[in-house]
Amino acid sequence: MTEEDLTPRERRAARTREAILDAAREMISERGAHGLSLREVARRIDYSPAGLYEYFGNKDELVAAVVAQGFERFSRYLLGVPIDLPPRDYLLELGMAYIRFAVENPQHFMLIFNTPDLRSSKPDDEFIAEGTHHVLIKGIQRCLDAGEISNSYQREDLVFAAWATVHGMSTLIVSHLSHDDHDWLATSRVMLEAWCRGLEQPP
Amino acid sequence: MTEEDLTPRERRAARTREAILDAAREMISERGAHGLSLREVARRIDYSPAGLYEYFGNKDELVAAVVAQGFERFSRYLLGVPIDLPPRDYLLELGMAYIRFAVENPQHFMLIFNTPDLRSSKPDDEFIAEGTHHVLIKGIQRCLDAGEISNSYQREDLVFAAWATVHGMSTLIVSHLSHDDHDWLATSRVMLEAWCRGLEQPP
DNA sequence: CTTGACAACCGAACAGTGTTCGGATATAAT
DNA sequence: ATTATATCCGAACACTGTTCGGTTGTCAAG
Repeated sequence: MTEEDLTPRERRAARTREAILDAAREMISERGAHGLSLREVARRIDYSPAGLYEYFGNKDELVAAVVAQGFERFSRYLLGVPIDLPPRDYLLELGMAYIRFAVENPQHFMLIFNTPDLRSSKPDDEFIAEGTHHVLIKGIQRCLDAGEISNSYQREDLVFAAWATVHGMSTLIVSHLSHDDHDWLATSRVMLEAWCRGLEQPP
Repeated sequence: MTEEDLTPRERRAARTREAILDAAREMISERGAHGLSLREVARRIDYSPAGLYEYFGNKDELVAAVVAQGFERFSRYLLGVPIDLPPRDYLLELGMAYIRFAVENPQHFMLIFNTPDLRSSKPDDEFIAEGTHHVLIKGIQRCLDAGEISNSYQREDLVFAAWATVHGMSTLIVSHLSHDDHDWLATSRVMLEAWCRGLEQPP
């Protein structure tokens, strides 16, 4: 697919495209998603505002592209969890990776999950999203198979609750408790362990 | 405090102030927080753009005011939970009220919790925020006192986890699963019950 | 009732934004 | 060397938030 037989033209285009994305990402990191300005991006990379429109149809497409980049980074956190861990440890580390991404990339995290038009509709992004979702489903399923979570719960409900819990912890930490010097990562781990343990026995 | 002995002048001012807030809230509901335009607000209530600045110092103060209104509405959901319920039921219904607010006021919910500068710094808002926070703390404490949650957990950790869970469920439902016809409120209730039950026994 | 103080409001302007379009320039293929 | 096309820009358009000076209207004191 992604062969390296690119013409010099295409290589240049890819590079300036990356430069635009870099400038946009940096600008979002320092001024928030709201403070992104196409004209300022153009200024930083010595382009004219109109020039950017060769690479991105409009502003929304640009932020969608950096959202996609951030989401890919996010998926690498999740996919980096060793698959050979015991089921419950795997699920726990999956959640911790989720939260760790948020803590280590707060701007990216907020951008990804607070951008209202997440319907990127690009099949590529949809694929990555499905991938991360599937990782979670498989983590739950493994716990169910191993009997470490009671099978009296519906798998979809468990996925929902697990996702909600780690997402909520992440959101709270980065956007409400960021001025707190408490080690919320440790607290998250403790409470996630409790969550898993509590689901071991049937209702 | 809020005596009704207002001069006609003040009464008019309060009314137009409310008109501005109404128009802004409606506009946010239909075009999102990003699509709020002071000029459009002025247009809708037959004012000049400059006229609004008699009532709000700038755009941020206006959205802060509608955020404050939304947060007050939110706190009414939480404070409306009957205090005479058994400890665990009370905590559960508190969480359900949280989620119900999100489901029934998705725009308000997203606006409140996605607006980055939530540091409203107005003592009044801070008071309401403290109020809702305190309701949760008391709900947890009651469960601890009644032995329905093992006291081997730290109260602050429990507050964090409970808050995170219901907040995450709310966020997921309104901004990622809204196009789903599944009854996520029922699922939330089931999984919150499981969460409470799981914390009954010590680790 | 008149006068003065002040609140309420507006018109016009300024600086900034996203976006479009016609034209200029560079690059590559013929 | 000549096309064709990919890049890029200047200028304009329609917006936006915000400020400022001036014009009203309102209310209380003389």
